[in-house]
Amino acid sequence: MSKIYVGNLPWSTNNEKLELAFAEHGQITDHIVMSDRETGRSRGFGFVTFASAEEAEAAIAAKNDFELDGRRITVNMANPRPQQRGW
DNA sequence: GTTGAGCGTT
Repeated sequence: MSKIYVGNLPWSTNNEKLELAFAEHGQITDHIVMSDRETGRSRGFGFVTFASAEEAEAAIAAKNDFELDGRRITVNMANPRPQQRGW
């Protein structure tokens, strides 16, 4: 399992579009676009988890600096979080 | 407009 960070997303990108954009590169086991919980507006970044590192790397190679809806998106391995539970 | 929400523990 390998998680990638997807940043610089257009506001128009939602969970569904994120999956559609990355499903072609491998088996996605999890995906989420982070949105501001109070405004409902996208924060402009999200995460996609692939079943294998090979697929994740393929997605990074294919989508990093890829123009989506007029924006060059950033794709790379996600930052490891300090703790698992987040609290 | 760039590295998580949500669960109240899994």
